[in-house]
Amino acid sequence: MIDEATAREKVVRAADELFYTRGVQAVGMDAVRSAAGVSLKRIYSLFASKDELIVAVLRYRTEIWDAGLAAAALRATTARERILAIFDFLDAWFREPEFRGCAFINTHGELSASSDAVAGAVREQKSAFQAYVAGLVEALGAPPQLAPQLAILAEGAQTTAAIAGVPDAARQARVAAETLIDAAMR
Amino acid sequence: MIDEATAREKVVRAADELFYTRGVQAVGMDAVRSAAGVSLKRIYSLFASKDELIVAVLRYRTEIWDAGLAAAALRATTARERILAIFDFLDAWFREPEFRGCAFINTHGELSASSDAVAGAVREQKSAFQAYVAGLVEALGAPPQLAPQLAILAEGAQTTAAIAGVPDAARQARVAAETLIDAAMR
DNA sequence: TTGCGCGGAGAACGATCGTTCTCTACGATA
DNA sequence: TATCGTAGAGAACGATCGTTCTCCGCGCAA
Repeated sequence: MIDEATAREKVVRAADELFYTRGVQAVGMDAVRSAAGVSLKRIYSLFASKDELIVAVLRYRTEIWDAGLAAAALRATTARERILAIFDFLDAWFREPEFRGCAFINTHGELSASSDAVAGAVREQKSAFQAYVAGLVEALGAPPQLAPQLAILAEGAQTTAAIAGVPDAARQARVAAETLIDAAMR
Repeated sequence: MIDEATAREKVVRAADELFYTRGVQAVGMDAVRSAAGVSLKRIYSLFASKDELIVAVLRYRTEIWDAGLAAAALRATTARERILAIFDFLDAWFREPEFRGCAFINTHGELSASSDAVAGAVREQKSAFQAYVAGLVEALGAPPQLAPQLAILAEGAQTTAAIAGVPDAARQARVAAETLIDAAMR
């Protein structure tokens, strides 16, 4: 038998991919079981309910997002470049064939009305992103009100790219971000 | 018996409110029937399926959105003010207690993977908004690439306000829009 | 070797969904 | 007035969902 941590990871990874591709409510627990290769009984011994699994998936996505953002920032040398790296990161993501929008925004639209736990997990991730941007803005020495403006650009790029189905929004948001940064530093 | 147009409107209005408040998939056709006071048989004679009703609700929302935007623009005298009126319109909307984010974004996150018709209706509305902004930018005499930047700000403000649960994003996006406009006109 | 406990597979359960069907009542027409 | 068509109310249907339960087989202790 596989150990608990491995089973947990298999379930979360499988659920993440299914939820992201088809939507959360469209995926039954049977489909998660088949994709993960872990029995329903085991799944329910690891997660008390589907809601709890959804929250675990969102936390897993948060880790991936954070790691991707950090990797993109590593390639930058200045604070300004680290901010713009966010939009390069988005650009690369939007071009992936599997891109279907921000999983947090999608899940929020789907379940925030019916699950406080899910809404809370999404809010947490977005608030962490806001804090990340605020840190970069502070390192740049720009006024703090620049940070939410840049975060709004990033959010808007994600929904625009998802709905329009083209990656242009990343580049457009990047240009806007440069303009906002320059104006804030003047 | 009430005439067809009236029945249609009652169903669409009731469905719109229910879908927006609780999410589309969380609302059964029975609930629509009860809220609208129109029998299931009648509903299915007006709409071939729930999917078709969803699309009708999205078109109804589009009309409301367009009318609200037009009313906000009426209060402005210059092209620049008409653009900024978008964000004032968002601000007032975000402060409504019933605000639960953009219905188009929410519905897209919920159903775009399972219904092409729904995804198409959402894409149509967003594309119309982009065209509206592009028209204002052209009237302003600013370079056309300003338009998608402003649209991204508006989209980002909507998701940010919905998830964070506070209306600040409208004001922040408005300030950013002013900066972008000024930079584009220089 | 013989019990025993635990995990896997998936059947079963109760609820709910979208959609259709049945039955009844009423209003218009000849 | 008698008859027919139609609409309303809601039961019914088949599918599917989240969750639990049953049964079977395998690995380990004495």
